[in-house]
Amino acid sequence: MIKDFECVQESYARDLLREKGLKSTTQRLAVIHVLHTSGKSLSVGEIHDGVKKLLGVAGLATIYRTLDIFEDLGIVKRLHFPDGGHGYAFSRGRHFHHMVCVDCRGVFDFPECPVEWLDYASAEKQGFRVKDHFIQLFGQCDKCAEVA
Amino acid sequence: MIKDFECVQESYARDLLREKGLKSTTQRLAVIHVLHTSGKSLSVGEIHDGVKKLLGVAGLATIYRTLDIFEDLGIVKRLHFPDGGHGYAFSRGRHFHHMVCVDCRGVFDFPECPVEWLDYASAEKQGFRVKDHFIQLFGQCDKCAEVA
DNA sequence: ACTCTAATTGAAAAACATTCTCATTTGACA
DNA sequence: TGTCAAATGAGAATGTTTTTCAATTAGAGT
Repeated sequence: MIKDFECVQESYARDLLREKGLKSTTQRLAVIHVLHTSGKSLSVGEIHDGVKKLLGVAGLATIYRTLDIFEDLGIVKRLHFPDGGHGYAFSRGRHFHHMVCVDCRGVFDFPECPVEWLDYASAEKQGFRVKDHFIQLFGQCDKCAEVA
Repeated sequence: MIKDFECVQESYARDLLREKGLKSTTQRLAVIHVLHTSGKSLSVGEIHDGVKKLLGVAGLATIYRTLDIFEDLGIVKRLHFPDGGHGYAFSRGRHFHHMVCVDCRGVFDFPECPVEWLDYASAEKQGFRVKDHFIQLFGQCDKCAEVA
């Protein structure tokens, strides 16, 4: 590999990739770098632009392939917005939920998981076995609240 | 309007449309009919096929336009699947959460809202004001569990 | 029922998003 | 350093959603 973005997140990504027998390529580390330093949710196009700025060139297909891999690894989360769009954000691990600012698309960790507190009585009454869940909170971060 | 699918859901949709000054067209009622009778989450293509079967012809653009309207009205929900795909399902009202069977994409109501029980201390500590949320549970329904 | 009008529609084009193919390059390991 | 499978970039192909616009239709008022 040519470049090293030398921060904790990148070496974390490197470890996860190695565990799965995947290569730590410049492009993959650049995607992590872009996502992590932005602190917010980015569209595929924005990630592509960020990686191009970092590396000069980058194929869009590689960005898609990389995001898929990192989503499987749990290091990147796909978030959905009320307007129907979606984006990707760096995530500290598989079981983290996120709050998204609807104005700036900033992403914040939400450490509690209300679903874990839940008993699934009403689910089981319908014969349903819950195996996973997806939660996302929407709102406004303090910076965007000030401006408004 | 030409056709009437004469069931509770369609007259509910009719009322909501009238409230907003929108017309109760054959196509719109057909979308509700298809979604409601299927009892599961359908892709845009499946809804399009269902409406065509009912009406003979139907423009795809109309399906998209109709789903947007009903999503705004809260009568239809867009659901996201772990594989990255998405679909639409009939929803009894704005604040209902859903369980989705990952095998058959069947949709079941989940009446409790764990997020409502939550105090937002950890959100507020980060200066974040929660305004809305999205929850979806994944699992297996009893029919799919039997087969497997 | 009949007319009027703005809202809605279908069809095709346009715009946008994602995946695939394949020749070339690169990271990891010896 | 050399080797080789894995990964990449470029562009084609495919898939999805939105836009445009002339024709049609629902609904309100006769």
